[in-house]
Amino acid sequence: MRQIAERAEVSIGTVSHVINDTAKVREKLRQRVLDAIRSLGYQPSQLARGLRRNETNIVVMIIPDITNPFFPAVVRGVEDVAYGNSFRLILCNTDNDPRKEISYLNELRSYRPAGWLVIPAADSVMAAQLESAAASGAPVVCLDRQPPGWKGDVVLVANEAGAHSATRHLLRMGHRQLAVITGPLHLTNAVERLKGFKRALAEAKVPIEPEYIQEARFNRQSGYQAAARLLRMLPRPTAIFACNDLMAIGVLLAARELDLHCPDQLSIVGFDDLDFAEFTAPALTSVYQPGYQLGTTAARLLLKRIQGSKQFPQKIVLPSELKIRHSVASLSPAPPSPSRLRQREEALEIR
Amino acid sequence: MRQIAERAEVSIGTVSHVINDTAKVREKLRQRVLDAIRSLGYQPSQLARGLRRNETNIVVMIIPDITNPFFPAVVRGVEDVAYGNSFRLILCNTDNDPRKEISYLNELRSYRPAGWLVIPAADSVMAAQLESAAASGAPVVCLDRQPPGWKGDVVLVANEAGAHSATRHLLRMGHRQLAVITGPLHLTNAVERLKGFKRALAEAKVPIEPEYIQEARFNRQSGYQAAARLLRMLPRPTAIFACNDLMAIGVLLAARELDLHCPDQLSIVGFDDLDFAEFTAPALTSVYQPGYQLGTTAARLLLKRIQGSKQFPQKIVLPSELKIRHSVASLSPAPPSPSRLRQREEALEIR
DNA sequence: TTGTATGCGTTATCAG
DNA sequence: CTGATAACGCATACAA
Repeated sequence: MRQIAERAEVSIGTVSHVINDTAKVREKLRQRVLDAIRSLGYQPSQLARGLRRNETNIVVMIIPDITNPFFPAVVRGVEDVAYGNSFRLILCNTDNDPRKEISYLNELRSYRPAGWLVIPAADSVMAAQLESAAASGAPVVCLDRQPPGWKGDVVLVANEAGAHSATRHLLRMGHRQLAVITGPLHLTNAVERLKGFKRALAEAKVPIEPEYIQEARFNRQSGYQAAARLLRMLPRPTAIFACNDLMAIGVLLAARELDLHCPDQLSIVGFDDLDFAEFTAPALTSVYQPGYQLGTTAARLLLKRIQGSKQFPQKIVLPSELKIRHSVASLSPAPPSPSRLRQREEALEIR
Repeated sequence: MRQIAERAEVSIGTVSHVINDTAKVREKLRQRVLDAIRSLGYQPSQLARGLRRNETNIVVMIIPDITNPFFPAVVRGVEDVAYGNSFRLILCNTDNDPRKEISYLNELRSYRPAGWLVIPAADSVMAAQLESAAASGAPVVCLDRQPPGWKGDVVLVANEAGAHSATRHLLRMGHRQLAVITGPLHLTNAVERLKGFKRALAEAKVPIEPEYIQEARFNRQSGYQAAARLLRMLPRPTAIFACNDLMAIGVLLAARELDLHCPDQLSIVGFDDLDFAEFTAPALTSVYQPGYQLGTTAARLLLKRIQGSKQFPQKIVLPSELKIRHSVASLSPAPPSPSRLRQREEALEIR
């Protein structure tokens, strides 16, 4: 700054003023300063600026598992609106580890981020942690999961409704031995999906076998293990609702290993509708979640908060939607394997 | 810091000394300071520290497309080693847009990151930009692609060899009408893969049809379009080598729409071996790239540089490996559709 | 409208 | 070993 002040023959304060538009500066001086900035390729130090202003243009985003394609979609949405508003994203992967999450929350606070976007890894302790992060001044909005006790902004997907419609679909297709592989039940979205499943069953007056409810960890591996357990039970469930697509893939794998053909011998519904759901064998029936929109809406909400909105805490719920493909068979008659032609047409229509 | 200095009844300088271990401090005082730190829940301001030291514990990572599952795997590797060494990752998604990349490079410099990890989006201009980033003192290591002219550290995968073995596989299966869908040819990895393809053809003395070489953009959409072009040609290629899995999925889709059965009427090989390759219909034969290792090795190399290693610039090449599944058929006799049993066994063995 | 001076929270130098 | 004190680069209150 001193250099450009000298070059433009003004004071260092004036330079700051033209940069931040914080005082009226005579056009002539302004131009001289701007020219100097350009010719020296000057970039303001975000560190010094942040130190002085007590706030940076960083938005911290905390996600549980970057390896689950659902989250990158969300990140993409966030990044698009953040970048467009000249915020930079620092991305933290917690590996579903609450300790890592807390550590990020504490350490990154000292970078004075403008705001926080967090997909909580777990835990009811979380709410308190988030409170304290928020206490430092920067707004926090939660995505995808609502930690119990959290009273701030949150953007969710219609988990209960999505699970409900998935389960109803299974029931409509004649299934009565329904199993479910849930996510970790300390996560609200996992709980909500289970609720939707149970409600559909209750409405249809189909009894729920407690062993048919298996908890897993939202990844393929644990989904596989849960499915292996389920498929050993007698009577064997005729359909499994996996509460996310990664676990559904695990189910697919377990079924293959037991030589159970999907959908003829085992129907599967997933949740997320990841890009690849359309291309698995058989194409996976799954509940679509608008990941990208989840990201953009959360980011936009955060931006408003950063700009000082004192609106009452929001709870935004985005719709989910069942995408019917070929991993569910009708149970009653001999299941007619769909002709290749029909497969193709439906695949097209779904895109 | 002043607060804890008062509480521990030492000077502020001493506090700094115990925090940074930058001078021998009498054990008694040290304990008092440490206690004060704990009881006040003090976190040093990374901004002030960065400003003073002229360097932060941030590592900036620039990737082209977070939506392509290959990159999250790399990020995961980077994050693991960075976090373990108490560096924080700021992740930038360039959307394959060189301008966005340059903008990130310039702006983020003012955060004084400890180092840069970049998967270049494009462009020969890049090398110069990276130079200038490096000129600011922080080391840069390139991943996955080597921008022409870049003389610094780089960690790659054996692209040429991988493509070569994929193509040889196709030739061995009797294919002679081989088409390839390349990535953007301003990217070294795309060029290398094309080279491998051409070399295999040359070695087998199979002529190359220029129209059979289609350039796309490493995503599903463009892969689909390229495939649609190829499949309209006469004679129609009997096999397509898609230079990444997303494009291979696009090919699968295009084939479906034309009612071409894969692998009987069209063989496909991909590159990346993304998680889902095993679950597509048919399971995709693809060249495995060790994404996670790419990330960890690059991060480790960067850490060494940050710690001051003046070693000669490294070029590390990680091996790739062809994973044979079911998207390639033998051309010569009537292609026997593999029995379900065999499918299962191979799938198992591949895991 | 412009310039001066102070302090943001640290680290580092240097004198005691 | 410990404590003052001067930067680091910037924003801002206030004086001019």
